[in-house]
Amino acid sequence: MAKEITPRQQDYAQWYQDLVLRAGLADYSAVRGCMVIKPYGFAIWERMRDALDAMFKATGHQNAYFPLFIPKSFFSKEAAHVDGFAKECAVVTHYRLRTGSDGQIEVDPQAKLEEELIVRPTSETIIWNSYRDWIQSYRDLPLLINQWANVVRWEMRTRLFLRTTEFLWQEGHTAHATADEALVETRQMLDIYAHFAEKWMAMPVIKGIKTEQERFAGAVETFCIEALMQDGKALQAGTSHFLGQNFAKAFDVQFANAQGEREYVWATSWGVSTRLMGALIMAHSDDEGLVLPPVLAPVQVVIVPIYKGSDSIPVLTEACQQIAEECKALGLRVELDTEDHARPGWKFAHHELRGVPIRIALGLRDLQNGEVELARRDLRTKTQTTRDGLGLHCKNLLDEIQEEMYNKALAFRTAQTHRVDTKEEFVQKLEQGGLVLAHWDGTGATETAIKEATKATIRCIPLDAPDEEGTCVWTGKPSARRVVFAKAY
RNA sequence: CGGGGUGUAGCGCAGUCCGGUUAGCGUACACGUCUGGGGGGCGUGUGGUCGGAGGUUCGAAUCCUCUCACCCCGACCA
Repeated sequence: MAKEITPRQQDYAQWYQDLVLRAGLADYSAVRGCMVIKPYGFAIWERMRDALDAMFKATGHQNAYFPLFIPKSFFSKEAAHVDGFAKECAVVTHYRLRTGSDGQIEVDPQAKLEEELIVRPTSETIIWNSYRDWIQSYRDLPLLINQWANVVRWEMRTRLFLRTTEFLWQEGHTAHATADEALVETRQMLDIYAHFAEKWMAMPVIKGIKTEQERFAGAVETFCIEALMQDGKALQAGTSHFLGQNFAKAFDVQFANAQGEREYVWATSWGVSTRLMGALIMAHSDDEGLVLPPVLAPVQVVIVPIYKGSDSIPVLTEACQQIAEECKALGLRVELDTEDHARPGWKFAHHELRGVPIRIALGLRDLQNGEVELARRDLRTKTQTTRDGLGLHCKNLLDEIQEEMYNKALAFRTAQTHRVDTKEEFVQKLEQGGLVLAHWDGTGATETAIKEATKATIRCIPLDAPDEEGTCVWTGKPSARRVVFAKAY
């Protein structure tokens, strides 16, 4: 087990990388840009997945699975969509290997595919090709489907969890009879993402609309949730798209309405990915390691006995087991660390690295006094706590930690959010990092100019942005409301 | 795709400039022992195609040529 993590202040990117590797969340693999998600990291992802999945089901969605491979011709059917993804697609051209004359394995040139297959970067096309057959009448609508899958986008530059060539995600694809209904769906899923981010991940997000430049390829409107990381950079944590009738027209998906007239259906798609893992890490963790919100932590309470001589082992182990049982009975996820080969100090550091919210240490002295030492990961505080009612105390404390982690993150964001009205201040605040609320004249040209000059982009036009007359911070032209600028991941 | 960096034990590194016994150090691992309230001490031990190929040489981790891989930074993106 490696010891040191690079401090955040010294090198934030290195800190992130150290943390992911040393906390055992993920590892590099033999394939460039592709990561191995290790058991502990996957346990966190599973908890995210299960929570989201339950919310999707509760709102009437069903899971299904569509192929990994997409015929190349499908891509060309929606022009904007092709443009958006063409540059990062992996393509399957052959289906067989053979042993060459030099004894080496090589691609069999005889086994060339008639039509090449694209490894899905997203599944709109293959799914809408099926929807054409599934939808005939308004009675078939709405069609509410989600899939959990892997996708591949051949990125130039990758970072563990934040951007990898292959990643895991869910993608919802729905079809509706009216534009209004599809828009309601788009907004509903955005709300679910925001709710998940705030209540499960303890990470405040801004709900907003993307500008035309930042919009999903093929969407009419892209909604998003944006979060602020500790280094002052923004991170898009989830997107929900209103696709209009773009894919219905591209794949000729029509339905008969109640009057017997044929209409194109209206579509949405929405997704979050393993990128959320990166967001979770960068929202809360510190120089000692991960800090996990209790509802997502695979282990919520870890119990460490402090042995003193071999005689103490059975008695302390038993006392710890009782605490573990008490916690389990209350539905807490608890781990009893009775490994004899590691010393307490090592265990403390180890569980802190992994972000376990509560640590209970119990030695002979505590046993005599009817106490335990209880440590909070988020604040790194230790308090002597009475043994009586310890399970319930932990349960309540976990709720408190969840709440306080959110409040802390919110306070950080508030402190790092600046309203600016002059160009000088705008540039200066963007340089410092954080979110900048400023007026924008609404043109792509200005957006591009700002990006080139400052490297910051418009993260979103917040849904709750009040109407406020002003002038564009860059051009001085009139503006109706403020938008969120930031440097982003 | 440009710029930079790194490949030597599971991990982190030294040695390379200036070629020379059996390639070291830390950590991890195994065993023993003393231990145990913040990443333990002592002892013993296991573990290496020095990224790969070719060349120079009496002799290559070290020099030369080619090559592969990965990481970081930038442009593109979730």
